[in-house]
Amino acid sequence: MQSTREKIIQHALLLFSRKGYHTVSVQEIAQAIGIRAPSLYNHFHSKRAIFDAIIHDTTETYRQQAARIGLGWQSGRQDAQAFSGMDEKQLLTMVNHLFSWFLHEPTVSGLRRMLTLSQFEDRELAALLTKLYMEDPLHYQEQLFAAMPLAADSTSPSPKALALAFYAPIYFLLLRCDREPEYEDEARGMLAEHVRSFCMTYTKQEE
Amino acid sequence: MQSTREKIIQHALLLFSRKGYHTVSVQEIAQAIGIRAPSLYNHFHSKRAIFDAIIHDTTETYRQQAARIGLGWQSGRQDAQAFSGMDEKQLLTMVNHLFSWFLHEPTVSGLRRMLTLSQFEDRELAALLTKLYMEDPLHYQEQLFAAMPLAADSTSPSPKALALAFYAPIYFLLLRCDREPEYEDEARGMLAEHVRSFCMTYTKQEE
DNA sequence: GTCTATAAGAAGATAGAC
DNA sequence: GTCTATCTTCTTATAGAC
Repeated sequence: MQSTREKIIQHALLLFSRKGYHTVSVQEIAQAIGIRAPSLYNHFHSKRAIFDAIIHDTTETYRQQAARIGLGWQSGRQDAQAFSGMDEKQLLTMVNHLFSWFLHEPTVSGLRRMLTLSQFEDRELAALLTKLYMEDPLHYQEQLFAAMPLAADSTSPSPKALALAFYAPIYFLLLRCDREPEYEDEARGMLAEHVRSFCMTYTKQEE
Repeated sequence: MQSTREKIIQHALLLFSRKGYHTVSVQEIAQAIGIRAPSLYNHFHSKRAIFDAIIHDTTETYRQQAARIGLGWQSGRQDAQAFSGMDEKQLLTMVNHLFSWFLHEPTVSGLRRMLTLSQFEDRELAALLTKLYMEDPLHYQEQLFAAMPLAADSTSPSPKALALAFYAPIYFLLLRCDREPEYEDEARGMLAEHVRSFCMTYTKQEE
């Protein structure tokens, strides 16, 4: 059974991520879980405390899921061998899974959307958004490319540039789906084409 | 001399784009231009009307500037010849200009940030954000690549995939600079590396 | 076109009964 | 731990003098 505190966190995350912190009233949050507004204050001492708790809890959930999913952002080097043996189809499957997780997992998607709406008001939240959805994935992929054979020759792009070239289009399509859910089908198609052309461009010349 | 109406639009855009619509009070807007809150209602019949006027006016300004800057999003095909004669250095200069315009021009950057903060509340605004900062640039570049010689061979990526591969990293770096202005120097470096590796990858094999 | 005064409502938060 | 009643402050917006 879910505690009232957990219910508050869950519903407030959904509301904040859709309408923004200031647009959502405490009454609205209370209504969503079937209690009256003043009862919220038995669990949090202020509206802001709910927001802060969401940040704390969901960031933790994000990290745990990321680690479990195998996309432990820390282990890029160890994963490189597995990746270098991958063909295009396997890579696309992996990218599609990452995409689904980012886009549809309530916590991960809600956190990103909530941070998106607060990014210009608070430097810390801006930094968190950058870290979780830009730096960590980029750094992971940079390690991957650094350890893969194709990066060996000196005329080809650096692992950092490769990581950006690979991840930025994925993130780009994700952002668009965030605000236009019906675009997902087309985004999946472009995702496939992106992976295909990326593989063709950067793995063909292995001899 | 700037009219009061124009002053309101300008200052409200700045405030809305930094703090979000609901966080900014009409009193705050009035204060910024040196009048009292009720005086605003001589120029707009409601707070929302200010927001709507901003959207209308700045979208118009965006289009005019885009056309003047030569990045008329409509003329991709005509520009293709000019581009196919470009070397890496010229292309980078152009990309840097686009980047500066998107990032620093008050209207263009303010509009993007304001739309970013409202994108989940209003489908129309979401569509506008997608159109101005995703579809239009992508479509322009797609036309460019379609008309350039390098796209002729059938095994290489489609113009659409090329446009995404070229533009998404630029947009990615832009979004990061939006919320972390001190990142701009590093972003410029990555931008240069991106253009360099893109040119190397896709223009070398011309014979 | 700006001002002061003020209305009318909604917001976050507290007190105290149950 | 939830409720009703209430407080205080802030918000958008209007009325009417100058």
